[in-house]
Amino acid sequence: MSLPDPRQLERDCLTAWEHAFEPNPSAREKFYLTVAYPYPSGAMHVGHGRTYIVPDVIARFWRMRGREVLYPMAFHVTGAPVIGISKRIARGDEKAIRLYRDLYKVPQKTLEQFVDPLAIVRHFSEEYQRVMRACGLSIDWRRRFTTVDPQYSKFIEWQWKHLREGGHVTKGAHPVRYCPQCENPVGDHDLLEGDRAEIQKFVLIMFRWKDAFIPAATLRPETIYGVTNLWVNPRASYVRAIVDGAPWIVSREAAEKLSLQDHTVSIEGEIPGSALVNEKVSHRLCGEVPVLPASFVDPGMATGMVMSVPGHAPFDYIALRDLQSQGHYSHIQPVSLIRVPGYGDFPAKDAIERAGVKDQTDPRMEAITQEVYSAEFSQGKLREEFGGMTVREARESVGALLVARDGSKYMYEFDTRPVICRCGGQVFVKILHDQWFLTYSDPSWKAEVSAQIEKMVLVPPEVRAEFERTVGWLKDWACTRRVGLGTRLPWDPGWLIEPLSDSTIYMAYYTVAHHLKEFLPEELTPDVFDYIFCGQPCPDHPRKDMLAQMRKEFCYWYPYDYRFSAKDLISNHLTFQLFHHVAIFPPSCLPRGMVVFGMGLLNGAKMSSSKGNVFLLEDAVMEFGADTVRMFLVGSAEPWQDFDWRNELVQSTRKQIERFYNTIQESRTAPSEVAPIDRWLISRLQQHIQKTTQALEVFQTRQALQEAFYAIDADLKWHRRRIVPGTPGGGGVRELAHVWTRLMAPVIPFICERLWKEIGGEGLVSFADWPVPDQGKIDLNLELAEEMLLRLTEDLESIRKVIQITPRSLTICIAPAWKREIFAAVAGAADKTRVVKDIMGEERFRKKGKDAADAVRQCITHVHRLPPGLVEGYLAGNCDEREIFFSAIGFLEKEAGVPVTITDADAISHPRAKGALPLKPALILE
RNA sequence: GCGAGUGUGACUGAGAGGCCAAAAGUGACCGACUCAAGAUCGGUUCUCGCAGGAGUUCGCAGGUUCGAAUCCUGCCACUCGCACCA
Repeated sequence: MSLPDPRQLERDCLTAWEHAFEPNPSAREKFYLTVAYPYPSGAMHVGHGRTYIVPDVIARFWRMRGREVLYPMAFHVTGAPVIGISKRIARGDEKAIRLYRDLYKVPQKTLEQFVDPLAIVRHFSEEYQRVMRACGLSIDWRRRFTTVDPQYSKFIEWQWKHLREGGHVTKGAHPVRYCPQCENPVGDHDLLEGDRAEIQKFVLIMFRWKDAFIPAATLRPETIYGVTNLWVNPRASYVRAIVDGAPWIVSREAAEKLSLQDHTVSIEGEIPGSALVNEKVSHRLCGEVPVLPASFVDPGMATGMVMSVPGHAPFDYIALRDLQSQGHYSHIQPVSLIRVPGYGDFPAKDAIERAGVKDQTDPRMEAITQEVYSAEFSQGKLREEFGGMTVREARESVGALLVARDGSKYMYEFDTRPVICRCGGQVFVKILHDQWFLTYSDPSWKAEVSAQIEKMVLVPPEVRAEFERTVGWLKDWACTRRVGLGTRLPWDPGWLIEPLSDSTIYMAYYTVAHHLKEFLPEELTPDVFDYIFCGQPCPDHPRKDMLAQMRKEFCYWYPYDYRFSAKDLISNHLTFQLFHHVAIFPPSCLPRGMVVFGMGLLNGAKMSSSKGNVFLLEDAVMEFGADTVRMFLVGSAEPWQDFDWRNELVQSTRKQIERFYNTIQESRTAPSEVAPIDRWLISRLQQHIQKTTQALEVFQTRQALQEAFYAIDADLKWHRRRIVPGTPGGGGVRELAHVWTRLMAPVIPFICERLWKEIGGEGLVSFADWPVPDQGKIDLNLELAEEMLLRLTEDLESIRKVIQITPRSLTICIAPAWKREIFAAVAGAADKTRVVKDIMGEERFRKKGKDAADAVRQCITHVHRLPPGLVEGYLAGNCDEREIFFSAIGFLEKEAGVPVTITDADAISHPRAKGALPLKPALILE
């Protein structure tokens, strides 16, 4: 028997389910789960499939447990990517076209429409919905929306009004990576090189030179007091430029950079670096110092001029020493400025001498600089004459002082270079103005989020640390963009709200999304949302009843119970949405839990559309069937683990479903007699029900499947083996079939829907009652008895494997009573090291002599190797070996293939009989 | 580099101090059925053993313990995140 035609089966189910999963508030308890909605810019692959199928299994499970389950879906179309895609397609970019035409299988006609970015998201959101349906996802599609729907925009405007009123939005300047050629900020993925470069904030210290300023760039403004000279690269080219009205001397590169960072710059003339050597410059805080030449000065770094603090900066120290060793500048002495434990007056000197550095070209200089820098920053203190502050404090305050009193400016620069844009041009730091920020750095906002995280269920628990760390680490988030799709900032419509910032509380929107569609956007004023989501007084509105209805529905569903998402979103989306929730909703509506997913691999390699290493979900469903895809995806790894899609494993999953189908089908014609082995099957089943339930309650889909499928399957195998032809029994599978179909329904709903009908189940299995273990059907003694028989057959097998004779008979020798006493003594002994002495101390055992001593020793290892339950059951007198073996003698003879005799070990004189132990009879094959 | 996590037999992956040579699944091999193949069913799958046993394994190296895949320390490898990007 093979599976019914999958196309027909899937069609039937999809018809039956069409409107089945459209929950409304009811008297039942609710269960609301949401998944991060997709950005439909490409086709779904099996990795996406798991992201939505795992929650569906959970949804179906809770639905069967009687909850009103809400599993909604929408599409996130905000942002710039589709704009880039459509541009690339419009301009005939071969790579983009190949991706869409060949990999995503977009028909040529549709592809032509992709010059409109909205056409892309329209096409793929249709495709997503179609494929999600085909996968059997129990989604309430009435609530579907996209993030550019006008009603949704109204909702976002309302959200942002609140954020702003709550003081969570500020405006400011913001340094970004910027490509002057593209005239655009560049993100990580736009970089050819330098993606690890970070933006550092330098302080420019304005030294006076003749009528001009020489701005020396430093990350350590507090060391101004220890400056002995400046460094200039004599081979670099410098310019005199009017910066914000004052003449500055900086490297040529620096002049260009400054113009991107809020300065007006006009270059007046060139000055070779060498012309600055030996010039005198001065500053209020360090007096007059000379400019000296140094090759390590990089004209491409900041201003191309640096100040020299030889006492504390290894580069400065060694450069000075190099000059002095040639007999120059011997009057310059380092200034001791900072005390650090483990170093003398001049940490830079100590570090260099310890390392035995020869000159400034030594490759270890970077590391030594880092060492001194960290030591001074973390443990250093300024000397008393400079105020005695810690370096950490001084850096802040001296920097601020220099800016306030001495005309210092800030300048941004990358810590590593070069940074190259995809267009090939060099990337600079530019200061963007009028940028809006979400103030995630706000300590009181952070505190609220941390408090919320503490109350939440996080799955798996290991991610808690990462959430906590993310909250601590988040800085202000630039939340507006100039280009892309999305909602305009209500009070500053030149800006669009950026995608990670307009997708934080839409879980609330779902609760009433289907009703909101009935409203004109302009009807959805902020006070309407205030009423629905925050319980503010109901505004005067022509459709007050409807508003009241929505308020009721929101209150029923919210807060959501679980949010599901892949682990890469912890450090942004998942944490952001908590920030927004605590900012907007009352405590009763704050999220309860999150489940974080692992990533997907395809044949061991990372799945990646750009590398073409993807398997499309729709192809998978067509090839293997939706049930198979589902069962594989939830069964191959737990949700938070990475999973690996391998066709051969998927193929075998399909066979397992077939076996399941056949077993259930065959159960319909099973005999109706019920033998002890049937009671055993049903007894075991109760535990599988319990374990499956427990696993699903904590999202362990793989574990659940191990119990619900493989463990039951293994029991059935034993059950089949135990049935001796010609004897009554076998009816257990009938009862099992009813339970099994329901246990499997969340995972493979299509086939279970069909089977449920065929075995006479009421209604849809999707809404059938989840099985509940019946304690009355559990018979532990029966289970112990079967365990003993199983052990006996295993022993028998291993003996047969090593002997070479063909046996004619099997004798089973049961251990005598005195061995049972020893066994009990060993099992009950608290101190395992003394048990031999204790037992042999007893007269009745001692007179058995060596036999007893051997038995004790054997029992010690034996007891340890037995499952505790079996030992306990045996000691409680719940299994009589003789009775068990006698009643199964037909089975034992079938297994052994020879006549079986059961006897007491001390009733026969065969030497092997002596080896009999409790729960391990001696077997004699001869 | 920083932060979080993971390393188990051919592979996927359970196990979290004595039930452990280590579940389950896959693959491979051997049988049964079949003219045959496939499917299905049964068995084997670290090494040695003509009696149910013994030996060596759980990233590497040490340590704690009567006893370690499991606990501790160090190292190595891999995965994810490190922001204006979904």
